[in-house]
Amino acid sequence: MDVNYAPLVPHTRPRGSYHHGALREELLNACVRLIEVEGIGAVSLRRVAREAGVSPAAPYHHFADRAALLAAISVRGFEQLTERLRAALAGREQPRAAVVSLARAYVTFARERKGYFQLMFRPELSQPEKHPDARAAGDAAFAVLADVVAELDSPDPEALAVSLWAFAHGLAALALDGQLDHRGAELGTDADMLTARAIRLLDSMLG
Amino acid sequence: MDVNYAPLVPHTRPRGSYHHGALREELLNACVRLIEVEGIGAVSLRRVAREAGVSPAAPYHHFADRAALLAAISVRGFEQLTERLRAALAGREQPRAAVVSLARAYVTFARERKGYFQLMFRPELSQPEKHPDARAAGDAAFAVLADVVAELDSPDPEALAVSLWAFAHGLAALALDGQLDHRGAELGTDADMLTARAIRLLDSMLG
DNA sequence: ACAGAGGACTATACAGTGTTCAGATACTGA
DNA sequence: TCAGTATCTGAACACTGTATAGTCCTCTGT
Repeated sequence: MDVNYAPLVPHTRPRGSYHHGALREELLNACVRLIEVEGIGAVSLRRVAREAGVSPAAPYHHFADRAALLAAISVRGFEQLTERLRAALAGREQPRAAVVSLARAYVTFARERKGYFQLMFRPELSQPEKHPDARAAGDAAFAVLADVVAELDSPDPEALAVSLWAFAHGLAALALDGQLDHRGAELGTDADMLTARAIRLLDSMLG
Repeated sequence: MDVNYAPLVPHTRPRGSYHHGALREELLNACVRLIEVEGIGAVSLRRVAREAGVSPAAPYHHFADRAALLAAISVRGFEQLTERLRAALAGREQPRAAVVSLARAYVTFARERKGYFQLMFRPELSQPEKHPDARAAGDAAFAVLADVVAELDSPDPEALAVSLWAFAHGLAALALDGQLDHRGAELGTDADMLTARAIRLLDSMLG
């Protein structure tokens, strides 16, 4: 007897219908919610299905496998990031201020959308080699940065773009891993403060 | 019938002994090997045990649970990193050259010891809140950087240390996630070249 | 030299996982 | 109205982490 999923009386679906209607969407949302609340370690396809009130096999009609679900979330994450970066650019005309603003937006996104961000950079989960659309969505985000850096006359704009990405990404990754909290605690400050000071430093170094 | 582990004729252990003798060590090594060859996704305690030629329950006499094994590897990784960073400092007297050398060593370590590095920064796997020794080992590594940065008279040495860490960490993380390969392919270069150019840029910016 | 204590290991079991497949159900267009 | 198709369920498989009880070996004290 398998009682893995929530007490779901057969043929008495919450929405009153056998067909869910918008299961794909609900699975994506349930998964992100789960990551955000219980962490990436708690994500299982069965758990996500249970959360959405369907059987463990139901997701397979919308996603080839677990990795496909996670890759879809990854794509969505990159799209949201791209939007955020574009928004951070609005009104800023000097490339230097724009770049700093991008870095800030990148880190902010990572911390506000932890669930998405972690998935976006864990290839063992979303298997980007099998789901190239995630890669493509990432390219779009990087392009926003590359375009601004191009205006920033540097002897090596490609390396500069990669460096800026690395800086922001490193800050974000360390923050999400709790490394900055820990470092902050030892220094009598916190992760927020540390990232803010680091980005201020970036500003001064670009000048 | 459970045939999960390798065909191991009962009481005919490879080493000729019932007691393995150095199982703890062998489990750690087998695990790292597994990550390096098949990726983090392929790591399961049972698989590691099988690789070491013991039953699935054997690891529990050396590690409280799966996370404890991974945390132990994490500790070892941080120790190796600390060593590498110290070695990178040898002979370099000017703090600026030293810092650049540290960044290079950090990225090199990440790429050469992929298995270790990934584990070190995936808290959902090694659960650092339960294994504070991993945190402590990380502190030691960071201290190497912080010490050098202190000589680099900056208006905000703490933020500078965090920034340099973030830069190197971002570069390493992006490289391991395959992002730099992908970016490199689009730019007609490769990940090695990109990281080298990025670090050269860091050098020029510190000047 | 030998008992027996305790550590290292195995066998077995349980719940949970990803995934597959046959069948049930509901929506769709002719 | 009715066949066809998309969606979903139930049951099954091999695998996972982990707990328990028991077996084997090595060591220590006498």
